Amino acid sequence: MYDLAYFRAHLDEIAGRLATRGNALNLDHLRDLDSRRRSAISQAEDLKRRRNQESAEIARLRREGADTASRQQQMRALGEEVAALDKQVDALDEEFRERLASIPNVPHESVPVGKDAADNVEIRRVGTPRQFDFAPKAHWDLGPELGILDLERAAKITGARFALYWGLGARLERSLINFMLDVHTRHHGYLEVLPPFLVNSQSLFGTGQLPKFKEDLFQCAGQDFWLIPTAEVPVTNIYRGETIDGDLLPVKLCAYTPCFRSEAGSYGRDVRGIIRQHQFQKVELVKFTSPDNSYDELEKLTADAEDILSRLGLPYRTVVLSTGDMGFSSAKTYDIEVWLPGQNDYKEISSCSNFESFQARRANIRFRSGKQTEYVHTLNGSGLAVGRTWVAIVENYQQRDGSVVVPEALQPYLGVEVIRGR
RNA sequence: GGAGAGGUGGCUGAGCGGUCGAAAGCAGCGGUUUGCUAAACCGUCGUAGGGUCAAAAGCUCUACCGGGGGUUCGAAUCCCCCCCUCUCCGCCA
Repeated sequence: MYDLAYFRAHLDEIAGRLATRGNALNLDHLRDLDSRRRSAISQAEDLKRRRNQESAEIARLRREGADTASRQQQMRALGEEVAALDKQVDALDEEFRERLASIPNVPHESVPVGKDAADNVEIRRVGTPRQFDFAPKAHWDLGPELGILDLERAAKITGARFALYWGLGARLERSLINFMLDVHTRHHGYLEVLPPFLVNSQSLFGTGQLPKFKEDLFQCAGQDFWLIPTAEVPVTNIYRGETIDGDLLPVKLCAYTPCFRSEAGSYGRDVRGIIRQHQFQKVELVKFTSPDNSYDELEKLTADAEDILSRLGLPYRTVVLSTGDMGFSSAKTYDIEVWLPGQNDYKEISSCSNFESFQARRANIRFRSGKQTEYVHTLNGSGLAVGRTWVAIVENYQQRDGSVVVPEALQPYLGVEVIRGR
C-alpha cells in the first residue's frame, strides 16, 4: 500500500525492488488503470461542479420568487448522468486501490536476494544440541506417554490440528506464558496488553492479512468478526487512525493471545504432533518506532525473543529471510529456530519483522515530532510461540526413562523439577 | 435482548433542506506588545482525491458532519439499514 502520489512518482523503482522477491508488477496495466480512473474522476467532478452551480442558481431564483420548475427538470437529467459516472469512478477506484493493496512491501537493502527458504542466511547459532546416549523421542510420543498431551480427544472435541493438554502439560503451557510475559515486562521494558481475540476486517487490512490472505483466516459466520491469526493484528491496530506523541516512541507492547489459523495449503506439512495447529498460544512483541531507528529496534526485539530461549537453555539459530521467503508486509525478517531433537532439526519458533511504514500507511498510524506528522514504523515478533516452546522443552529435556527435567527458570512457575508419567 | 438519549473539525459545542466545510470558545501555529512569565490584540488553523505545474508552493475543483443506502435541482439537516457511546430494565461471567 502506497501513497498515491509517492507510488506514481516511484513506480519503476518500486517495481525493480519488488522483482527481487519474485513479484512482477504489471506496470502498464497499473498506469492505464490509474489514468482511466483519473479521467473518470475529472469528468464526474466537472458535472458535479455544474450541478452545484445550477443548484445555487435555483436557490437564488427561488428566494426571489421565480419559477424554477423547468431548470429543476433539466437538473434531474444531469443528476442521473452524475450517478452513472460516479458508479464508474467507484469501480475504477476500487480496482486500483485493491491492486495497490495487493502489492507487497519492498525489501530492505540488507535483505539477501533469493528465491525461497533455501536462500535464507544464518546469522548466528547459540547453544549446542545435546548429545543423547539414547534415542530421543518426539513429543508426540513423549506427551501421550507422560499423560500431558492428548491429541485423540482433541480431534474428537474439535478436529485435527487441535490439542488437549492435561495436568502438568496444561500447567507447562501456562507457566511458559507467564514466564515469557514476566521476562519481557520486567527485563525488556515492554508493557503488557490483553487485546480482543476477535477483530474486524479493517484491522486485518491494516496489518496486511486482508484482502490477500482471507483463506488463511477463520471468520465468524455472517459477522465481521475474525479470529486473530496473531496478536500482531489487535495490538498493532491499537493505534489505527491515531497520531502518537513522538516523545513516547518507541512504544513497546507485549501480549499473550491464542492464535487461530486455517493452515489452508499446508496439508501434509507437520501433520504429527503440535508443531502446526489451528489454535496455538503465543506471546507477541510489538513496537511502534520512529523511522530512523527501526532497524536498531528490530535487532533489539530479536534479541529480546532470543533471550527467552537462552534463559530456558534451548539451542537455537537465527536466520535472515531471503527476499523470496519473506512475508507480504515485511521489509526484513529474522526467524529464530529452536533445536528439536525429535525432528533432528531447527524449527521456527519466532519471526521478527520490521514492516517499516507499510502497515502504518494501511492503518494510518502516525507520530508527531514538532509540527510534522509522519508515519511510524511498526515491528513485531513472537516472543515466543508457546506451543513450540513446549515441544522444545519436552524434547530437549527428556530423560532415558521418559521423564522431562524442568529448566531452572521455569521451576518456580511449574512447581516441580521433573515431569514424570502418571 | 427491550426502552430512551446521543454520535458534528485536536477538544467543547451551535446548526435541523439552499446564505454551511460548517458559528462560537479552547488548544495549536505565526506575529505585535513585553525585562521574563502571564495576559491582551491581530492573523492563521481539517482530511482525502482531481486539475494546473518538471516538481513543490500557490491557485482551483470535488468529496467528507459515525458507516452504508435513499428522497431532492440541492442533505450535516428528511427517510431506511447498520455500528458505536450513555442511562434504565432484562439476562449473564
